[in-house]
Amino acid sequence: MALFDCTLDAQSGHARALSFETAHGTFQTPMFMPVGTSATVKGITPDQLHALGAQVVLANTYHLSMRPGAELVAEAGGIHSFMNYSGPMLTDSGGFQVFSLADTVKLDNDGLTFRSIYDGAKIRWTPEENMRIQELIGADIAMQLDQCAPYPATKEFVSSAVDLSAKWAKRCLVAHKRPDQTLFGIVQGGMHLDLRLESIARLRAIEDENVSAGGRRFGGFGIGGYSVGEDHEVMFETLGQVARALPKDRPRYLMGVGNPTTLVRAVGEGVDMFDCVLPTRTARMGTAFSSTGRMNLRNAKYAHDFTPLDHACTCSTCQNFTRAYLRHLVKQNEMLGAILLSVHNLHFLIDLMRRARQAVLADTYDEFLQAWMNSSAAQDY
RNA sequence: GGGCGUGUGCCCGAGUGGUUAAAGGGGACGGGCUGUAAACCCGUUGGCUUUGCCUACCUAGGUUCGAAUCCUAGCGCGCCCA
Repeated sequence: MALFDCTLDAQSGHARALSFETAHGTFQTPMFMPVGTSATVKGITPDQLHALGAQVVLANTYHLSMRPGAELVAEAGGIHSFMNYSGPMLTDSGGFQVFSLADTVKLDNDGLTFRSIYDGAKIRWTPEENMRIQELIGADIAMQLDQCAPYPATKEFVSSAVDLSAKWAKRCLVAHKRPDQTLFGIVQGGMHLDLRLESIARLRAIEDENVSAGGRRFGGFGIGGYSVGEDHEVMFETLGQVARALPKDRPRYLMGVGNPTTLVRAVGEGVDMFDCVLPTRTARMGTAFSSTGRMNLRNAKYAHDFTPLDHACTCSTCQNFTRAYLRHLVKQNEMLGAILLSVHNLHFLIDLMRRARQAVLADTYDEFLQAWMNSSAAQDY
């Protein structure tokens, strides 16, 4: 396989199993990607990530560009070398952070200006500058700079975000040069199907134009702007149509979604990749995913429970520690509690997607989906 | 034995006459977390027949319209003197 080749290994209903080639190995979908914003999946070593079967690990352009700085990461030999993770990596553009963190973001025709949350410094990003930074960081996949509309928002506003994101998509694609890195475009459009389809049409036109000019196409497509506060079912009113309007031959990445049931359903709608802080953040806060639903380890009912966290789980946490001990660690705010629950929660989602892939390969995805939806866990997520 | 000080809700601790069922911490209990400024945030924490009532700031008396707050005695604790 050539770099960034994507093969469709199998399809079951709308669910897909892809293999995607990167300079740091092939990843296989459906897949959950752990988030390592600041060049670390909080509390988890690279060895643990490999042991968990993590494939792609995320990092964040906004945070890394300010601390320690993209140039420093490049000086270290790139993000893989810097954090000693040898597998595929992806950087989010940081557009999401710019709009969600900064008090004031000034948009103009050329780019955006905002203040760093770290030191208040005035920062100016154009799509070209963002590409320069992501190339310096050097993940295998870069994400285009985009604007994620909040929810609720007027349709006019969402439409303007689609327009701006498309304009930036073009400039990112034209500016992006690093040969061992691919760029994903991002679909916006909120909960409006017509805007979503417009967003996709524009992305496809942009890459067609770029390819005609001798440039590259998008390596895959992010589906952004969901899971931003809307009611849980609202996303599924349009997600399937949006996913399937995207090219069949490349990955579809639903950004920022990590609820187990949502993952299983979204795969059934044709989504391939997911990332979310949910497993690691909730782990640090004392909550575990399990085959029977969410478990809040702070709850008194686990104080004398010397059984494994999840009887159905094969992760190292469940093989070696009891609920009572994990509760103790969480209650005492011991860092090991956050680590062990992070390992477990990551395993839970990574393994869930691994099993989803097996179901696709066996062409039994519908049964897999139904079994999940009928499980006690599904009621809880 | 004497002197001085002190005693508040599960714990620490603020409060020195009225709007105090009693600040603030901690603990306990529960909830939240979705392209990570989060080992974080929020709620509850005397009882009940809960738009109100009862019991409460060591104990017992007292002063006062009214006391956790003032007075007396006792008990506990701390320091100093003998």
